[in-house]
Amino acid sequence: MAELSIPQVESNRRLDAIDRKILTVLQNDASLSVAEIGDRVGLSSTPCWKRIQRLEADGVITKRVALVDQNKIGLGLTVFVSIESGDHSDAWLKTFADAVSAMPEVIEFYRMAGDVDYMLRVVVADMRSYDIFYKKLISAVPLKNVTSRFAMEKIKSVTALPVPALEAA
Amino acid sequence: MAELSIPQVESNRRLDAIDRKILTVLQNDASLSVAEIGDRVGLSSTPCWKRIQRLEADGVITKRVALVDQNKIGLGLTVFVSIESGDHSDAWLKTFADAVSAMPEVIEFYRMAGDVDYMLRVVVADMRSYDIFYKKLISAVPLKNVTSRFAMEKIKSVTALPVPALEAA
DNA sequence: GGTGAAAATTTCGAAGG
DNA sequence: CCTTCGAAATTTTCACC
Repeated sequence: MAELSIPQVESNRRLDAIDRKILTVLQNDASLSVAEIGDRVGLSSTPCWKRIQRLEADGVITKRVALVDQNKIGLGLTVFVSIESGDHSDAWLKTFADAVSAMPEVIEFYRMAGDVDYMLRVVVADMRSYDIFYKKLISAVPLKNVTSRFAMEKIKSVTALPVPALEAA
Repeated sequence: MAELSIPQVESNRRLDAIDRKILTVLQNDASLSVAEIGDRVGLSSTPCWKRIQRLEADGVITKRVALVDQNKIGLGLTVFVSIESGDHSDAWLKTFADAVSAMPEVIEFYRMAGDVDYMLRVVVADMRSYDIFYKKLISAVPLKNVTSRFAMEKIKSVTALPVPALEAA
């Protein structure tokens, strides 16, 4: 008889203290060997490897990437863009979200509560490139108000999120 | 005769089209083997490996990290914080920059041109945690005005920057 | 869950066009 | 700057606490 096949979409086991340590280590340096990570969290390599596999299968770890120096590839300008859209239909929202998401200069894109409806972080080479981007943005869909704020200096920028400590259940 | 030894601090060679392809691939998936990356960019593994080593030595690739799902570790709230500092000394700025940089909830921190002086992206568990963060922020240094804007929905968030095409020299 | 070691891959470097 | 080849290291699997 065939197995009942209720697919394990995600196990969603609660993360223990060791899992949290592994996440902290890997968020800061994913080039370490499994044995080295094991050492740092107090595990030998097989159980450490199994935990990492599970964290990936569960979608806690979403991907491994290389980070690139923005300036060294000629992308010198970061802009925060605040958008007021005014009242719009669901169809409009879908069109807007798809159009903006497809723009590679848009690194982050959030729908906001309050006076600003959307917030973007945009990375481009220079003002000239930003102007081209801006025209592309405002011509893609009608927008009530768009405010661009330009970054002068990047003081801090990380990808590692602060993994909260394990609370007693 | 001994070689002249002028240390190569960084070669700063112009990135060619293959280097750019490698960066695009690695920014999206750093778990690939060198041989696989080589295939995708049309190189066998040794030269591909050497290029990756050079990109790391030159600081173009800054690090390799694992990305973690914010919600799966209980960090449900993203807040954009705009700060007006008013006029302040260099010493004040240093104190401010150090204090804010040291806060793990602060994922990004930029000095801005225009009406807003600083812009933060902050990630916390919930409103209660944000309130604690906010009090910590405003008590760390005197600030003229602080505006918090709350994200309702993350529509797009990537770490991969759009590597510009190679321009003819 | 965890250990330890074998098997399968991958990395890294040497030799050479 | 590229290719081929091989030694060293690492990842991944497996048998067993």
